[in-house]
Amino acid sequence: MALDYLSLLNPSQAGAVMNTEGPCMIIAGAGSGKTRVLTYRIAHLLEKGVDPFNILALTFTNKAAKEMRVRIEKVVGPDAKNVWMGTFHSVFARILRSEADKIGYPRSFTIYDTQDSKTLVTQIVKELELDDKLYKPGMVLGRISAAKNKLISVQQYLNDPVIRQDDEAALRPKIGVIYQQYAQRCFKAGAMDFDDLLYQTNVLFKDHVDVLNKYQNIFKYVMVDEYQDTNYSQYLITRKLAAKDRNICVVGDDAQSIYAFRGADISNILNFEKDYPELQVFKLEQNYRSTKNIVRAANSVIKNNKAQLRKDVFSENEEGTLIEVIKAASDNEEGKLIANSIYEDKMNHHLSYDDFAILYRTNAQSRAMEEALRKLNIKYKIVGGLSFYQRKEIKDLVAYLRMTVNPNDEQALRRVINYPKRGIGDTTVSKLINAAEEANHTIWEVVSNADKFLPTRVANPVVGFAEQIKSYTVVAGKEDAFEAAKFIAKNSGMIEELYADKSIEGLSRYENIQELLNGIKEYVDDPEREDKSLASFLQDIALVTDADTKDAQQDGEMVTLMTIHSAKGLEFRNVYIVGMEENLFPSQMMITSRADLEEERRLFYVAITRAEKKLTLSYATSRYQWGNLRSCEKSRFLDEIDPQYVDFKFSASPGSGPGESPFGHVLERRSNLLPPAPRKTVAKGYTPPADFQPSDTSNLTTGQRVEHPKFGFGTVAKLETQAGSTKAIIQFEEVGEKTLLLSFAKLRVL
DNA sequence: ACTGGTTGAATTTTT
DNA sequence: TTCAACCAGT
Repeated sequence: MALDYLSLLNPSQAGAVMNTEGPCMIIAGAGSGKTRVLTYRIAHLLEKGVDPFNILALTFTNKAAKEMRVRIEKVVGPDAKNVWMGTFHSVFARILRSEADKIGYPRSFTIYDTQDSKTLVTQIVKELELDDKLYKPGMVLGRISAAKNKLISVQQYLNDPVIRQDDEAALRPKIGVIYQQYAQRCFKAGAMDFDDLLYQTNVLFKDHVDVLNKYQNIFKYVMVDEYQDTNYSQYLITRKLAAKDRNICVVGDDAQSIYAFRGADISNILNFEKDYPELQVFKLEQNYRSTKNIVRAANSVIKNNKAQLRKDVFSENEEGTLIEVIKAASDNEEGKLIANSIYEDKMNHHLSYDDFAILYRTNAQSRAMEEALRKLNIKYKIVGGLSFYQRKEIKDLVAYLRMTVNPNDEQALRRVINYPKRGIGDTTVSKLINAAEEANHTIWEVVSNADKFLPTRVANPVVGFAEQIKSYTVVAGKEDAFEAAKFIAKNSGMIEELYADKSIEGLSRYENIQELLNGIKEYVDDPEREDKSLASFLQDIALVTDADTKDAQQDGEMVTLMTIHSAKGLEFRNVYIVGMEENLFPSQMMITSRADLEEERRLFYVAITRAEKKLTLSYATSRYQWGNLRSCEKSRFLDEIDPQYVDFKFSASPGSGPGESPFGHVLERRSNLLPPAPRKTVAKGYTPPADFQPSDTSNLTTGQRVEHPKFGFGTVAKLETQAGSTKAIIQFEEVGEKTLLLSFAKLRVL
């Protein structure tokens, strides 16, 4: 089959497709047919006779990988199955699984999810007797993760004076020690976290040149999608793999870089040319997805960013309708208005619910939308969010499975050692851990020989538990994943325990276990599956977070709900971006530095450019947060869109508070229960003096008395500087303790 | 060792 | 609102 690329592609697209040899960079604006180019490029390689096994295509999400595989299959047929295609994490997990022993890990290594990692950090902080207020697991883990993504080893971390200074300035000098403990404990448990999958791959390639050579010879053609989102660790892996044949092709758009928080480094794209001077560059600037209005509006937004490559994205599509802005009085009303709008649009334009997507900044916002959609009987699906595998009962059973495959898995052990109850309490577990620590054994070695470490009475149940796990390992060695899991679920007593619970939640927990078993059955029954072992199954699910496993079974048209991050790479006819409010989007955490704000703006750009025909933005003037009503301001991003592309029809009275909106009645249900919100943050008896003038607070010190226009008088209790911004914790007379960012708080020093 | 109740803290975003 | 950590009582 000879494809006529020139009739299928525009000149720059065709160029990117035909130039398969040597390094190549494709700068692809939003909606410019990037996936199309990648698909045809792979098709072209196959057509030229390249073995599919010699092609590696890396993406960021499972969804993107799957999508590309389907599209290539349409063009070239079943050969597509043999192309190495997947996320960075899944591809290198697969490679590590066959090479792990070379770097001292078992081939059956466990993959720790974020929760496992957090728990482990919490435990280490406790064991080192550090202040858990100071060493919050998320924060510590962020630091460790950043280090790993820059390939900074424990030793380097401990020895680097700059890092030491940073940590000391942040009053967290022990992070290096935690990192050390953390790495050691993971290693002893035969576990890798998400960052390790890349970090250890780098270690493998660095220390074992023969292994690197092997993969260099396998991957003769390397392609990387969303290159702007790669971190240093990923960059180095691709560079090493491509070092031999130099057939590397990266696709990216600096305007869509939204993962800096995860260590992504734009300079990978900007410096690409330095690594490959013979580089060919193709720019895809025509947007085929969206109307002129949408593309121009998006351009007007991204223009506000300083750091960006020059690029001129344009559309030859119809003008299209204006962007609609909806103002609501509350998050619930916002949901209601959006649901109504979707219903009407569907009816008026004969659309399918599949044409609609609701995008939000944080997962927490989905609830209001879900409620509203349910009330109108509109079917919807949520992408991402808490996945099936994060439910308690699922994690419990999975923990048993993990231990079966890798008994050293400490986090799995702690999860199930006393579930279902078998009389092993916290004290006993602590003793076991200490014993392991002292004798330099793994936890499992201590647990399986508990009688040597503990008095018989407490040791008995522990030994029983160990025997149980050993018998599971035997079963798993003989049976496939499904038979093994079924046996374990029954034998462990989990099934019994859950079946006994007749409450509604208990029932659904029981059903979830059944569903997991069904899932394993399906996995095992897949005729193309070669490895049907429990270990292989576990590896697979550790990297699946998307609800995309469920896509197939869900039938009928439905509206899609997801975060903007997960929407990247997707497109919908009609898109709703909800929660356009200050402190929500842009997020509160992102408004203190220019770089963060620019990332947030790129995120907005990504959101806008998901829409093909119609874009609707909405915001609420008040929103429930942690159970009480907070008032909100509309997002600065709304004002950054060139007004000629916007229709503000629902937004007539700017600045009106909750209650004044024409939709105020919607609030009634709640506000009857809650007296018209005496705003908690406002001090009772305090009105700021008319002549209030904030003073310069750069020299503020602890103990000083200050005045705040809202909170009144108070005393500075503590000052904290981190990442360049200073927080002051101030004890106010009227409203108690508040934490304020000095760069924003209006304070008068007395 | 387990239970139940209370308190306090937390929400970015993903592999 | 929700969830985990802590505490006192059994």
